[in-house]
Amino acid sequence: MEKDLKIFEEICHKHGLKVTPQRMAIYKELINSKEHPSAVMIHERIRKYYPNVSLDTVNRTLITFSEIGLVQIIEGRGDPKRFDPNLRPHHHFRCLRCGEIIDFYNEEYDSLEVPEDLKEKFIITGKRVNLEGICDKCKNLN
Amino acid sequence: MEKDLKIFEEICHKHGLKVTPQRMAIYKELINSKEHPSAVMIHERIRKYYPNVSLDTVNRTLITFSEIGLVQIIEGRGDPKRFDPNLRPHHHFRCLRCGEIIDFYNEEYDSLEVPEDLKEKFIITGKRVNLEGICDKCKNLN
DNA sequence: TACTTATATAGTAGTAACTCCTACTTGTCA
DNA sequence: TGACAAGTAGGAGTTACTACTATATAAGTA
Repeated sequence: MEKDLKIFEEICHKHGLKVTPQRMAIYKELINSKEHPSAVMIHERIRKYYPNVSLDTVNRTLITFSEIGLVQIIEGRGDPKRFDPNLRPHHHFRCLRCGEIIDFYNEEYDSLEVPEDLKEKFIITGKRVNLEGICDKCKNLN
Repeated sequence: MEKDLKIFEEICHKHGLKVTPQRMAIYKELINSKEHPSAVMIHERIRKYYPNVSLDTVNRTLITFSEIGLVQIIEGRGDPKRFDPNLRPHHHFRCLRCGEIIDFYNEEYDSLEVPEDLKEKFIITGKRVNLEGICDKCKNLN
């Protein structure tokens, strides 16, 4: 945890960002959350410690973090943005019924090659396999 | 085109949906659009022919269409929902700068196997590879 | 072809999730 | 330590739905 915060400070400095208490708090909440929180979720948790952090700050900060690679914005379907602090390469399964997004790991997927023609035409910075369907909990509901 | 509309009517009947002029118009706009329109885009185009179709109807209709498999909702990032009338198996590249979503085809990606453990635990209904980065237009801008 | 009824629709109001703006505050570097 | 660029709070504004209700209509039935 201490080490994480050291790394966080380094990354901020590297990108010319100031290390503020708000950013620290948001980052801590991110690495402590096992799911994929939205800005509102982070905001609610932080308010317990810093009662007057605004939602706007949380939103801006999360987007800033995504720009410097500290988190990723998950591909959703027009719902609120969800942020993913898991930086290990991984893939997503999304439940169409409850909306939950579940991380999974798969080496075959990780090692997928980007087609040559796309590599030449675009700059590719991210690659992920998305599966969708019904999760185990929802499957057993009816 | 005539044929498409016949098929459309059949699918509606099969799912117990009424064939209304609004639905017809929305479907026609969908199959005529090469990009991935949002509800607002469809609404604007339709208003030229049916000036008093409400946006709510367009939204509901598009979601209904996605439920019966006529279109797919694209995984986005909290922006407006985008609909994909392309039913051939394909994958997406998303430009992080301009937000455009570009279809591409790749047989290796199509034939990816779903890992056994996931297959057992969940019901998998969809599979897609998402790439992201900077598109050719944005790359040449600065 | 007229009737019936479950669906679908338009229009209005309401809500969620940002996003912008302005005045104030605070890290950072010289 | 002081100047200034960068960051923040709070409120107002915007976008994209989403819910509600009265009216209209597709499609089966007599």
